Amino acid sequence: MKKIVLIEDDADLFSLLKYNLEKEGFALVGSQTGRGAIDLCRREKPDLILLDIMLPDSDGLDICKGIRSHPELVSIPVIFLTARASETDRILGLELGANDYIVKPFFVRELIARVKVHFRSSQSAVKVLKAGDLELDRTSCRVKLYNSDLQLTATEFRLLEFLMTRPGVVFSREQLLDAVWGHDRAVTDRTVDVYILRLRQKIEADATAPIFIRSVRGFGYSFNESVFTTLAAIA
Amino acid sequence: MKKIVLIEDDADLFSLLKYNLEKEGFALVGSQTGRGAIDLCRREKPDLILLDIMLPDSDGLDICKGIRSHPELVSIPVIFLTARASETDRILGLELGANDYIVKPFFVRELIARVKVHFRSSQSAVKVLKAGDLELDRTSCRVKLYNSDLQLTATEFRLLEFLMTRPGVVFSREQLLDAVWGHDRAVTDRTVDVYILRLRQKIEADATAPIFIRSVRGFGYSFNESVFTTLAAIA
DNA sequence: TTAAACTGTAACCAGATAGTAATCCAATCC
DNA sequence: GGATTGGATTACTATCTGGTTACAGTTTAA
Repeated sequence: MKKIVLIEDDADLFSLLKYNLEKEGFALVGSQTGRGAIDLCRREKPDLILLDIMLPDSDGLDICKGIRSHPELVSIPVIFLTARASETDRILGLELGANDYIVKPFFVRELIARVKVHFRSSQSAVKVLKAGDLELDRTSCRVKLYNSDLQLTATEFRLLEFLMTRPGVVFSREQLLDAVWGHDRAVTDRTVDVYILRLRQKIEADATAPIFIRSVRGFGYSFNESVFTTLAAIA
Repeated sequence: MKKIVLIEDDADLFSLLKYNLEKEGFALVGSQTGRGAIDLCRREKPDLILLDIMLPDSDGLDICKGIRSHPELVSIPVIFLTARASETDRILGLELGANDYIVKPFFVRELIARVKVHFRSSQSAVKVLKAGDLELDRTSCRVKLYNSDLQLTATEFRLLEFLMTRPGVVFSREQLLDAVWGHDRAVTDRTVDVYILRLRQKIEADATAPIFIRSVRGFGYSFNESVFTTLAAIA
């Protein structure tokens, strides 16, 4: 679920937006003051920030600058909400690092549509693969189990990544060698077995009763797709 | 140089935009009819598409739908230009796959600002990057650690800057060479290692146990995004 | 003009990783 | 039950990778 931080001092508008965004399935965390807004963002790590420019205690533009000076917040889209409609204001806002600028009064549905646009473009490529407590992040090349980092080697990582992106599909050793080791490989198919073992030793709680990687006798291996459905059903 | 396709039937507006966008350094290819717009895009492979909704011979919304159904065009940002200002129109436009929606009459400078937002990699507006006690100022090209200036060379600075603006993302040596040294480089990938070492010697308290720059064996290097959470937790 | 700083390369080393082969064990088939 | 097949596991070594140092060619600054 996508998390949004909303900084808006007007109580009516705040609750109106909160209600509507939550109805759309977003998790909303908000503040009606500008003070502490940056700390709030750092704590919450939202997927998007809605920011009023004119706040009683601080300037939204400064908050935006602050957000953009924190590397961990730098790539979070910021949408300005404001009554200031002058050309210079808009341009300044956009140049200061905002991704969008919506002038009050606006239609709630338009705001929601714009919010969705930002999620659409950013998540077009799946970056984190999750299967229950197992999490594989393709951009940072990290694998987590129960929120603790696992140390996988490059080959282990690529093998797991390949299998996780195609859950339920059974691959022969031959196919896995082609996919993970490359076509110009010069490797025995038994190598796959060894890597599956090493992976299991790292990701499976009980390597003798594997949950994630399934052996299909006579065919090969597959990532167990029921891990996804089981855990999705619980959630 | 970024290439923009402009589809706009009004001749005056067309040349006004063409003039201003080219002045900003964009390459502009355009058509004053909607017919053939998709073929034009497929041929030109632009980085952004500016699309008037109301065209004499076809509907901009249909063109947008067409663009979104071509896999090679699907990720190109589309900005609608239009006089239609009703709520439904805007929302429809955004839901059909547009990334932005500008209502006529608009200020040319705002349009340019919005165009630039799409090209900005979300962090180019940032002036100062902070990661705990490490601070990188892009305007003055200075790096501070514990408030004292570090003397980085130009290449070291660019490398650190590149990594810091993309925390957590792992880059191969190849990618770093492209980004920091440029495409027309003639440099060994091991050069990257040496620069990482030199950076570490300057920014890391203990170069044998680096906090900021993470080596990802078999993949490359990344700026450690967990520096932020660690340091936030301590604070 | 000279010295200092910067850049890129080559080479070395230690430790991690990859792949193989041999052995062990469980399932399957007769 | 016994043989056979295929997967699991172990142990071992050659190779690779990344960290590091030293050095030479360039550029910059004094």
